[in-house]
Amino acid sequence: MSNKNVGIKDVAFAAGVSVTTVSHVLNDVSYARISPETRDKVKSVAEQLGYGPNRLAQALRTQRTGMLGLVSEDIATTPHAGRIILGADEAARARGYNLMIINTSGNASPESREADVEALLERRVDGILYATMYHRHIQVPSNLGGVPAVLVDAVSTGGSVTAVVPDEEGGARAAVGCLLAAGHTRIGFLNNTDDVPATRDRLRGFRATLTEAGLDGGAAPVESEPSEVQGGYEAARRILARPGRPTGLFCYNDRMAMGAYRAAAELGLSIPGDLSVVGFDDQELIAANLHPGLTTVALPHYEMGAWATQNLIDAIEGKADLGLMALRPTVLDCPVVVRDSVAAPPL
Amino acid sequence: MSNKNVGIKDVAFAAGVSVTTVSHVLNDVSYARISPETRDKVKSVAEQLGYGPNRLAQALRTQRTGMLGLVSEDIATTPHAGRIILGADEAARARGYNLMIINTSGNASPESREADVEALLERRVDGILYATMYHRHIQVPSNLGGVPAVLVDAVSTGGSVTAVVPDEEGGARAAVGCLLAAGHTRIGFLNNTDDVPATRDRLRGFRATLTEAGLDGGAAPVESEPSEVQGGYEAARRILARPGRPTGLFCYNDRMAMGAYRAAAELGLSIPGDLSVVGFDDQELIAANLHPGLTTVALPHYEMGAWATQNLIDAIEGKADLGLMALRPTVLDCPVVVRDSVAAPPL
DNA sequence: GTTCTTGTTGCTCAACGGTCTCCCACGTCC
DNA sequence: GGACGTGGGAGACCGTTGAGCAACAAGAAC
Repeated sequence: MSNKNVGIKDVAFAAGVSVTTVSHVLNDVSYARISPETRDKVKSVAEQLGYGPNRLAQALRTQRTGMLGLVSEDIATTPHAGRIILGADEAARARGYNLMIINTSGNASPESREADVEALLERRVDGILYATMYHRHIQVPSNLGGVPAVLVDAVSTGGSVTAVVPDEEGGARAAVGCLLAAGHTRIGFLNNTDDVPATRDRLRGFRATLTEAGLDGGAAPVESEPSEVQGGYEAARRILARPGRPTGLFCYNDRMAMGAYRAAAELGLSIPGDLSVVGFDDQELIAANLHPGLTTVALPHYEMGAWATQNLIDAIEGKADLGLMALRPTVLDCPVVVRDSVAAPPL
Repeated sequence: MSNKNVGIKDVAFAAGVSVTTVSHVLNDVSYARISPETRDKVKSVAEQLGYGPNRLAQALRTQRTGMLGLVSEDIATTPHAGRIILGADEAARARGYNLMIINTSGNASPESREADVEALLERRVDGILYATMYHRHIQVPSNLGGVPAVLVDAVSTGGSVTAVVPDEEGGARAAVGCLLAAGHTRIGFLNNTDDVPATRDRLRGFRATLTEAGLDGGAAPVESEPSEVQGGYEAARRILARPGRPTGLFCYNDRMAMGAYRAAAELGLSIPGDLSVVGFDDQELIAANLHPGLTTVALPHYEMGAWATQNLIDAIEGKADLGLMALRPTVLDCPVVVRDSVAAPPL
């Protein structure tokens, strides 16, 4: 079935030709002039010997490994990393590349991060994907400069590395738009307390969308808590206790929305009858399994992984210029995933 | 900071010695007799040139890549794959190896699976980890035989490949034991309908533990549904409607437990006051975020990944014999993770 | 004093398994 | 009988490793 220890010279010997010829035939070298008979002979012999090229040797000679390094943070703690990996893997395979993955911790030291990149460099990967587990600004390892590189879900503080991030503000706009379209006018936002791009951008999108709809975005109720279930619960309790209680809630993420569900249940508010809720992140385990299903905004992790990989490969193959792209991070859409948590406001 | 294109011969030239000497010094070759001065010279030159070995060339020469292939199913759909990857990555790095990851679909064709393994083989990985996304019996790709291999969360139908799987029955015993210890005597099981090892083994553990506790395990109530939230809900509705309603529920997984929570809420049963619930899988997103927190049984994905990797490396390095280990799959513990969903039964 | 040993220290050279740039041999055609 | 077309081979090279050898100095034997 497979290679093993048969090399190109075994094929050459068995076919009665030189290794050069075998190489030319198997690689379809354009300038090689070889008779059809010889070609067939070589191919069939290679096939039946189960010859498979030794990519190491190829790489050594051609200075191309066909491998992409992916350093990802906290692979196991969120499903996000998995989606990035999947997007990257599929895009890579489609173009004949493979992925070498290295896991790093969100709070790893700069030295350890450099060591991670170094390991990839020693293996002579053709390019590096550097992914964080949530959208943020990072200081890239200094040795990342050696090969083409793309940041996924992160932007470099120096701004000198090509990056792809989600359109946080656009996602927030879509979420609020969803509530607006259902007829809500009293809309609140359960925000995160961390000072990260998502916090700021989603808030901006929230207010702007309301304002553009003729409401007073600046005065719209916002409650902030740590972005976990408990925080969502507490923020929801507070926001729902306000006079002129909101009928629609936009939540920073699905976990906070989960907390809001509980708060609503405790207050005897039914979703979506009395209260409409929109989340963010589309963590399937939560969003799809809550009752009713949570309408939320999806983060394009798969797409970011794929986009980064495609452009990285383009750069490697000289079809694109990462330097140019590094000027502005590329922003990818956050589409709304409609489930059952939004309805018209109560009369 | 780093290598790039500086090779061993650049170091040799700069240090005024031969490449052999550099190689010997840098690899601490035991039988090489080289003066301390020369050693220092070489090391410092290498350091300041930012020399890093070319692992490709090393691998070509030594026939050892220091890379492990990991083919995993559906990386993005469950967090499980992430934990396996993490366990494998950490174990691999601890021993100087790196991981090449290939994603495959749970329902990929045998040909495509062989192609995945083939890709790994072409890159001359030293060994292969083959992981599935849930415990099951599989037909391993026929070309897997070429290198040392270990199955993770799966056993080969032929039984000829070393494998590591969770102790399903033990986990079920622990879960039921937990309920028993809290004083429950009327305990029900919400089982899965799929015919997989987990379904059978957990049921066996459930009944056996009850019987051993002096209860009638054979007659204990069991309701089966697809292992999703909705299935859990329905099975719970049925089991809670039975005469002599159970006060403790063991659920096939956390998703079904989530459904049970809803059923309980609808019936006005409070958890854990009126009903105690134990899940399985420890999907943090669910288990930790449900209210009250779900006591559940953890699947040792991280541990399986690490175990598989350590033993694979041992085999590669000749310190272990996979053939021997293949006789019986290794079974790893499923520990109970205690949260707040179990209490004494109502009076 | 010359030739042997014996130790030191480091170098030479052939792999590893490919790719790729010349180069060659042999027709054939005017 | 030179130019050209056709089919294919030789051999250097990619960056390392490792077995074996070479060079040299110091002490021993004659």
